[in-house]
Amino acid sequence: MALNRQRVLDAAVELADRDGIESLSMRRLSQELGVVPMALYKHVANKEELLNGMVEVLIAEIAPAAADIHWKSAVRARVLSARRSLQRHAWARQVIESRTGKSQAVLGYLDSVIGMFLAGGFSVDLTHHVMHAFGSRVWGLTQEVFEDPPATAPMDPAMFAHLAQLYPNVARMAGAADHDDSTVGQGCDDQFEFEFALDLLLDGFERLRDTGWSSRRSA
Amino acid sequence: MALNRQRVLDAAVELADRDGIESLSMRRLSQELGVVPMALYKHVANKEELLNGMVEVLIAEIAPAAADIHWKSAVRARVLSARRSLQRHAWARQVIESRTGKSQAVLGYLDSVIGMFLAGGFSVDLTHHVMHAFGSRVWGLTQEVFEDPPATAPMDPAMFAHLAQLYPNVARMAGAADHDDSTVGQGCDDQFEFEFALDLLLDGFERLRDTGWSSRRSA
DNA sequence: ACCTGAACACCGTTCAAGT
DNA sequence: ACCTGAACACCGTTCAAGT
Repeated sequence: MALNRQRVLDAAVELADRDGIESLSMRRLSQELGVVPMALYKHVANKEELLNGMVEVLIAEIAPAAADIHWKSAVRARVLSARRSLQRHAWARQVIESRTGKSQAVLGYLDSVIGMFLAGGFSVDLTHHVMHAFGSRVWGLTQEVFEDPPATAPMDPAMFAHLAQLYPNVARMAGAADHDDSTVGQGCDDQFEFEFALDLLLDGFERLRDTGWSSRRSA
Repeated sequence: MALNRQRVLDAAVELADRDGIESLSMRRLSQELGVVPMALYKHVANKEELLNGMVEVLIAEIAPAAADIHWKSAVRARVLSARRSLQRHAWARQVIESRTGKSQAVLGYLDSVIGMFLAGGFSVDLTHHVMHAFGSRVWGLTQEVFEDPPATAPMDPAMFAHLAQLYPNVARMAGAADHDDSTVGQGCDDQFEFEFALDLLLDGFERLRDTGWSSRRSA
């Protein structure tokens, strides 16, 4: 019954899951826990530390690394597992991307992925650049640029014609995506797009490894 | 002297440039303009619309598309130009990534990039997936996972040894990056990392185009 | 050691009123 | 048409005090 760090973090995660990250305030969270706002500050230093703690909770949910021998499927499986975990928490993307300092949990996860590349015969040099190229995709994040328009409004044809005139290429592309599922305004298959990009990167990494790429030669 | 939308947006950009995005509040901005907070609401509907307007200002600064014939160098130049523009505004990444609705300015920029792929012989289908794989990198954004530690604290050796034991692979990689510039704790060359990833993606796109990739065959 | 109460210095935004 | 004043319902956090 006594408050402690874990209880605070779990309640924060639950509140953010339920009502959205914009509803997570120290005051609201304290209310949820039946306690006065300042009581929280005995268990987390401030709101920043609360958010860091939430990321720890998140990472703890990622499935442990598979004992797979092949580096490519090992990395693939781990990233897709991270993706599944993060998808369970709508606030994850925004919170992870807003953290600057690396918590222990974050370092631990990155260490395991780096280890997979090294075990796969990647040089330390190449691994370094490869991890940068991966970017937030190691977390299974998609960094979308086209947010699918909310499927509620199916877009009236006059409006579409107007937009098609202003942005003909966007219109062609949107049309093509629709035809594939033979539904209109259906949007894209996020999982397909993610795996497309993931495999593109992994194949690229492999090719560089096989050709003995090094930053010295390239610069 | 009279307030108008452009004056409000320009002042917001200047304030965010100077004092950081966390200092940009409607109240503070109104103060900067020598006006009462509510005066702003005649020119922008709310804070969300203010932020959208700031992104418009940003995009207007991106150099127009080069009349280059080769799709690859055209895309490359445009993305790197976007990157230079966004780098002039420290708040750009955070604000762009937090916008969901696509403003006209955003659509216009995306339309031009899509057009470059289509002109380069990419199918509409492939272009669609390629744009997804690009993600926020079309803006020149890096979606870093290792923020370089603030160069102020050079990290004492005992601390480093401790971390190296917990995260051996991270330590090896950090060590390798340091050795390349023969300085310690110097961090990475962001521009190099960005172009590494950019070229990796562009080469991958090209390869898929040349092998006649289509989502139908792949699924 | 842990929780409380009151206060401080802020937010974004509504509403009715002024010129 | 454009700006104002006062108010509402919030924030995160400090500080001194309670048990």
